[in-house]
Amino acid sequence: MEATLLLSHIGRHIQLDSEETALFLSLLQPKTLKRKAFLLTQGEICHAEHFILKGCLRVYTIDDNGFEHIVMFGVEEWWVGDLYSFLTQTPSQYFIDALEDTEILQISRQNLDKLYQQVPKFERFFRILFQNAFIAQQQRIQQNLSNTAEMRYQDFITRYPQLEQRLSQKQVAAYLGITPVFLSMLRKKRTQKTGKPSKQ
Amino acid sequence: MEATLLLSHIGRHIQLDSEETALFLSLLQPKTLKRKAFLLTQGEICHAEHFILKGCLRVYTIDDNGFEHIVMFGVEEWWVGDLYSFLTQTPSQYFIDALEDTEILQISRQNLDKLYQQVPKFERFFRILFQNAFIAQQQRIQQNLSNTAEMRYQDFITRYPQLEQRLSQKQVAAYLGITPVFLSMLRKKRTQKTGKPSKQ
DNA sequence: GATAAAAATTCAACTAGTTTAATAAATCAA
DNA sequence: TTGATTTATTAAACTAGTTGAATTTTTATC
Repeated sequence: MEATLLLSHIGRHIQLDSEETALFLSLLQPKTLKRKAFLLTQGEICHAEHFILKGCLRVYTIDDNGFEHIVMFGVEEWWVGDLYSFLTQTPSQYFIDALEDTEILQISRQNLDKLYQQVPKFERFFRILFQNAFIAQQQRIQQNLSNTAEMRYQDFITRYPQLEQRLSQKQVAAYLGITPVFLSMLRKKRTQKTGKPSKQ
Repeated sequence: MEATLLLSHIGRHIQLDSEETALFLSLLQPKTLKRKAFLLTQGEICHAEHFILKGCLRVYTIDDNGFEHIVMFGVEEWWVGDLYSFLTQTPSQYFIDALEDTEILQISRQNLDKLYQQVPKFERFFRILFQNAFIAQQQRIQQNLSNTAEMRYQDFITRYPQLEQRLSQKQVAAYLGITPVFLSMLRKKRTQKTGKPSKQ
């Protein structure tokens, strides 16, 4: 199992000795997903948190009219899952699937509990992780309240320029909360203004 | 200082002995705010996290056109603050003010750091707190993507029935991301349909 | 309790974003 | 490579939500 990326990610916030590292690694399970494979579907219970080593996932819902709404993307060094389902062991509202062939490391609910007990430093690690995720989400909420779709698109491509290259426009639209048709219009307008096509 | 509410709130997630309790209390500072008083204004650095003992606060931005957008409300047993400003010690984008006379307990950045060092159990406490806040925010994002204004209003009043009683419609509108005029139209429509006025 | 100020309502004109549908372009599977 | 499927584009009709402006109701203040 190639966990170097995860260990360096964790090392940014807490320091583990070799024994703690070994224990931690023993609690992880690797998994690979082919493009379009599902990690979780609506109605299932989410049994693990997933750290992405390579690839790209999306977390989304499908509403009553069949429209997809993307709640978050996950790329390398992100954690994804349905935290609510994971914690309460109730059926998830979300789908999670792979937009590219993807490699992850999973930690199950039981193993995470064990980890918190045996290496309390991980409480700190996840405290910081959730803290940062909370801040990022609050900014997204604030932007959704304040900005037009055009501004949100502009912000998205400046904030995640490399991510946009990996996504279809349909997916970007489902994340921004607009239709693909309207995103296409925004892009046309932008190209005409700046003379710069957004993708080549 | 009347900290019973805060101690019981914390006792829901971690158990403190009397020494730890004493230390924790020594790191807190009480504060009272008159209605309309500011706890934080845009451009200031947020120096503390605030636990609400009594009253109601709102966290909001004012956009370039002068419109207010409410990112969150805080009532009894909620923590409020600008976490990003607090952690990075940079100027805040947010205003926080009191919608009612309000009593809070504050913990400063330095004291919180000290608390984490001396009582690591608080890492766990705040890990759980941010985890829950993250889930709530993700649900809000998902709803904002999926639902019309009418559905969001319906959801707001069923989710926070007691809170709505304490707010003006203008504030509810600023939280939902719609104009007060449109909210008024939604309420009229609702009253006509259900025959039930939302407030008496 | 009178007066001023803020909040809520109503209506009509408007616009940001949607819908439908048809076509073109890109991606996928064999 | 081809045909099939998905994605992106364009245009026209449409609608959810906004804007502005006038009126009423509620709340605050002295």
